[in-house]
Amino acid sequence: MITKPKGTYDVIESDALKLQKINRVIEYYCEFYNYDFIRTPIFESRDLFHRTVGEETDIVSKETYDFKDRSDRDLTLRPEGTAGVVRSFIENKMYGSNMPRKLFYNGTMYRYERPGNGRNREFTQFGVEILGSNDPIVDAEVISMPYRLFEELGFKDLNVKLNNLGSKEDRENYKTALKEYLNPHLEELCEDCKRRFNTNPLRILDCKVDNDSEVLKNVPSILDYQSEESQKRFKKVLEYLNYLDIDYEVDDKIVRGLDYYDYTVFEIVSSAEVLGGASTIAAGGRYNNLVEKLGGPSTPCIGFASGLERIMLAMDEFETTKKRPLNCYIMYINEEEKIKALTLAQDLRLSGVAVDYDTTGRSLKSQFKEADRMHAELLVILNSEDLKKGLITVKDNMTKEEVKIDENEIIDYIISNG
RNA sequence: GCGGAAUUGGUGAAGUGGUUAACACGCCGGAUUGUGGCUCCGGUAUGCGUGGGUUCGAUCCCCACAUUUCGCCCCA
Repeated sequence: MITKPKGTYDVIESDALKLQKINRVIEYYCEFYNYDFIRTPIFESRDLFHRTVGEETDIVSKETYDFKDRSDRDLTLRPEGTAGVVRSFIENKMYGSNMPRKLFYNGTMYRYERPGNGRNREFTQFGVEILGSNDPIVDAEVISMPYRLFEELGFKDLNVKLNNLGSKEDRENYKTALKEYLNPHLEELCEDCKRRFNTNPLRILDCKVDNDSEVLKNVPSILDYQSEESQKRFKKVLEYLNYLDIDYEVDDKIVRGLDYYDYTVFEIVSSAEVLGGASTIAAGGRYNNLVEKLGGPSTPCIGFASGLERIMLAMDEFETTKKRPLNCYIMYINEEEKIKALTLAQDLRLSGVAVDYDTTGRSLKSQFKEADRMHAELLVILNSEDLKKGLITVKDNMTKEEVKIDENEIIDYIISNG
C-alpha cells in the first residue's frame, strides 16, 4: 500500500468541515477588515528565504525543502508566507499607489521537521501583511484582528504576549549588554545556550531548560535598551490594544525565530488543552527593513501568520461542526423511478436545491437510513404507480407528514418547503 | 537531530507460542414480498503496520524499518 509522506495528512470528514468553516471565517473577516487576497508561488528561488528568514535560523538552515528543477534552478518550498508576499509587493511595484497595502494569504507551507501534535511538514498558514504604515494603530489592528477571528471560531481564554525588539541599533546595544551580563555565568547555562551565546544570544531568553535559573531571572530586559522614540511607539501600541479590549501581557522574553523582525513582536496563545506544546496559534511582528533589504523602497510593514492545523485541533474542544443538511433526498427502486430520480435531481439542483439519491442499489429501508445520515429535510419517494398518474410523494422528514404532489408542481413545492 | 511509548476489520477495542482472532458500534441483507429510525435473525479481518529471524508452528518472542504519538530542539 502506498501511504502518505511523513508529516502530511488528509483533511477528511470532521476535519474537512472544520477547515471549511475556518476558511469561511477567514474570508469574511479579511473582507470586513479590508484585506486583499494574495496568492504567491508555493516554491520560490532559494535565495529569497535564505536572505529574508535568515541563514542562521533553524527554519532555513535545517528545515527547508530545497531542490533543483530540470533546468538546474535552485528552488525552495516556502517555509513561511511573508517572504513571498514581500517579494511580490516589490516585483509588482505595489508601493506605487494605494498605500498602505493590506494583504492576506492562506496556503500550505513546508518545513522538514519532526512531526507531532500540531506540527506537520506540510502545513497551512493564513496570515496578513500591512505594507507601508508605521503607525502603532496598525500594530494594534494586526494583533486584534486574529484575536477576534479566533473568538469567532470558539476560542476562549486567548492571551496575547508581546514584546518590543526596537530598532536594529537598539538590539545591538542590548545584545552587547546581554552578553556582558551572561559572560560570567556561561557555565551555568545549558549546552544549547552556550552555543547561542555566540550565534543568537537573544534566543537564550526563551530557553525552556534555563527558564527557571537565577541567571535568566535577573537578565537585563530588552525593554530598558530602547530609544525614547521606540518606547513611545510601543506604549501607543499598548494603549490602542487597551481601547480594543484585547487581553495582552508584555513579555520581554519573547523573541521570534525569524531574523527580519523588529519593534513589535507578538504571539497569540490558546489555553486549549489538546494543543499541548503547540499552544501558539498565531504569531507575527513588525519588519520595517525587509522590503528595502530585498531591493524595494524603504517600507515599514507588519504581519502575522497562523497555523490552521492548530486551530482545527483546538476546535475539537469547542463544538462539533455539523455538516449542512441536505435539502432533499430522492428514493426509488426500479429503473423507471431511477430515471425519474436522475432527471428530477438535475432539475432541482439547477434550481438551487441540494439533492442526492442512492447509487448503490440498496433497499428502501437503507435509503431511509442514508437520508437520515445526510440530515435530509425532505424525502421524495418515487413510486411507479403514482408516476403513471403524474403524482410524486414528498415526505417532510421533521413532521413525517406526507403529501402527493402533481409532477408539474414538484419543483416549486420543494423550493417553498425545503 | 536526540530520548520514551504505541501500531489488531469501517470504528472502539479484547486476546493467545498451536485447529474457525472475543465483544461492542457501524454497515449490508432479511423478518416487514416498496415507507425508515425500536426489536429480532443473519452477514461483515484468507487478517493482527512492513520486512527479516527464532520455532515443528508467530498476531504473540527477537531485530530492523515505517508511521503515529509524548518530551527536547525549534516553531504556526
